[in-house]
Amino acid sequence: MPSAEGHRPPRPARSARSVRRGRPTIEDVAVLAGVSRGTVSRVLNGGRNVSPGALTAVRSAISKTGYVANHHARSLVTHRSRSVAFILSERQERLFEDPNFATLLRGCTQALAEHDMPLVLAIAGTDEDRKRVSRFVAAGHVDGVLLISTHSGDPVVEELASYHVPMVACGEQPGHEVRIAHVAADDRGGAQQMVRYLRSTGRRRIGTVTGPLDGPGGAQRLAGYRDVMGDEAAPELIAHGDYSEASGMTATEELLRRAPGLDAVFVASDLMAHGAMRALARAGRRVPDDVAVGGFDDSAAATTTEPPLTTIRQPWSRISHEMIRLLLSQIDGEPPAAVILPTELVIRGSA
Amino acid sequence: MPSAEGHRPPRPARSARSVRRGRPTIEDVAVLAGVSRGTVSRVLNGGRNVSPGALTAVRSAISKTGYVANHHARSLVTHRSRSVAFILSERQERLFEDPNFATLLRGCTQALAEHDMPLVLAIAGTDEDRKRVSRFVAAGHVDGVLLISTHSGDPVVEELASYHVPMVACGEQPGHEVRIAHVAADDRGGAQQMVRYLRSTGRRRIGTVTGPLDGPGGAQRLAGYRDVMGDEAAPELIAHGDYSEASGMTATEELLRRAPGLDAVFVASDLMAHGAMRALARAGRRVPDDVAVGGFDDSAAATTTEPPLTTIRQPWSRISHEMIRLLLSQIDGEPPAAVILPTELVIRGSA
DNA sequence: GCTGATTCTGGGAGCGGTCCCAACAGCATA
DNA sequence: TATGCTGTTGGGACCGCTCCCAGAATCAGC
Repeated sequence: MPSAEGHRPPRPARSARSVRRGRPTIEDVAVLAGVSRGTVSRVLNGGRNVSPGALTAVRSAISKTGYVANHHARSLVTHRSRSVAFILSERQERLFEDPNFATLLRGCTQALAEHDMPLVLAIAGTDEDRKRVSRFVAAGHVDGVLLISTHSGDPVVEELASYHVPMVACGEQPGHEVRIAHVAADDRGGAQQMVRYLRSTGRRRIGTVTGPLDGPGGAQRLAGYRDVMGDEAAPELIAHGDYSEASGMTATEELLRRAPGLDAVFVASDLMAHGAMRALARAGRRVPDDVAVGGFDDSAAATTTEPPLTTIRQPWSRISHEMIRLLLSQIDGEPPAAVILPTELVIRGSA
Repeated sequence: MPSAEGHRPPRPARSARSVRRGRPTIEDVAVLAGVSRGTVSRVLNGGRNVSPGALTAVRSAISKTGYVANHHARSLVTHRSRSVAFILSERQERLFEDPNFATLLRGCTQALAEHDMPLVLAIAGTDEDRKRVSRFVAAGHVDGVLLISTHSGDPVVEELASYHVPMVACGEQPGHEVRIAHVAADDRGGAQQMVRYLRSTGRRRIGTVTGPLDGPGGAQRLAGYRDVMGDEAAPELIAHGDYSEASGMTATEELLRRAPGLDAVFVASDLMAHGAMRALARAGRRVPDDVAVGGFDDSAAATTTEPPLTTIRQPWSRISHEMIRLLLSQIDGEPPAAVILPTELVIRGSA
């Protein structure tokens, strides 16, 4: 081991740093304004306890030098990155094509931008991705996490929760030990809305095509259907899909086979409703005359069907804003919370 | 001014830092492994010139402590953030709904993930957004910028270019002083492909619905149409749209009015082609019997038309990978470059 | 044995900020 | 005049890394 006794050259004063090319630092601003780093820092952080003279001197020095604070230096000491990760725990590439997802992503980006915080997009599809994302969050890259996970029992949820990083999920996260803050549309209430509407138009043999029941949406929408149908929710009226158009078609064909007297279908997503209408057309049933069709999502697909789709609109824009609000409040030390937002019935031609 | 002569309490040795709670630092790992910070740092950065003994000691200390390097501390000294911004210069919210955009975003995220770099999403729609994004890039938050700008003369382009931050655009950026690295699909070649195919099936009165001509795609696709049509590209065969479904419909109606003998239309986007087919149906023309329709994009919309759309597929996945490749090479000091990728004709039922 | 060259290692100096404390001016109060 | 308080200021210490340099250890060749 080398001797601890070292020669100690006099440490040069901080202001004597050699003139560097490159971005101006807080020191450059301080020198130009004729004040100390501390004063510049005070101006940068709200300008409390700074004399008017110093304030204007610093401000003009900042604009003269084009100074922008170095984000990493600041984060190093504040332990805050002022950015948030949008984590997509989804193996299926399909999600990216989902217009609801697009709205959510856009809404979150914009809501964060209002707080001058950027959004970092991360995909945790494969196991390797998951490790990457874990490391990423662990490295202190972000102050909080927005979690978009559509299937239950997702390992990434537990993993991130173990870091105790502020986190808000989109939709309930069933099957997780940890209670996780979340924002969700009222899937169950929305389904009730739709089925109640179908009944109000005189339909009685109302079938349903569900989404995957291991996801929060799928189970809740089926529950809403059952709430309204009560005893009339016979097993032959319930068929399962996976949110894809093709599955909507095959499920509807199955429904028609099992319950030929069907006069309405509540389909748990617009994309599947697309498939359902195709199946109905193929079976020679007219929409809405013979069979009424109700969708869910109010996606772009809802207006391109013939007739256009009566559906349930989820408040995606509000959802994203609520997610951000919840996340920021958690970052500020508030406890996690859950928010459920109401849906809206959009009546078009199919029912 | 306070006296420069201050009492100087002895600076405590670095390793004598009080025991903190919180994430382990490189120092903690060093102490546990019985080596110095320098050695740990060497292990972290490739392990050159480290003895096997030290290497294993450090590695086990890392896994024992669960150490993850603090990203901000590292960036502060390396002047590298190891992340990239995906900047969306778009006022229209429509872009987010565009499946091509989704593919691009996903592709970029994944390609970056392979290099262990996160993608930061930023929207520069309004002027205020633009300032925000500028400040963001200026603060050294990212090493490079992926620019998605669909309209020419975008001020954000010049602004970012002035920072000399590595940048790669998606699509050519016409009307800019600065030569900007970019990756684009061969719009012109793709349009030629389609029109040539329409001619090969015997069509002669081929009209076109263009996109906005101030964007790179719109102009190039029209040019490709003209290349093949030559003198036959009469003015009455050319109508303009804005990539929306509605505009495709009205432009096609206009075309039918001006040139009733039309036997094919090359529509510069699938969404507009959707509208075109609706207009044709309304006018009583059968597709493809009376009028063939060729689209562009091979979007999800292309398979939901009846008949499904013959279209041009853009290599979005390759585009995103090329953008990342180009950007990373620029970050490593290579000069900017441009890449044009070939398109592919996808024959379905509409032509 | 003595040289050099080649690993390997420790630790000081800094990256560019924020935080904090002591110092000081200015003023009211005792 | 002595004392306290408040608003303002400078600058040292530090955040957790990487970089660099000097020095120790090892090894080859003479």
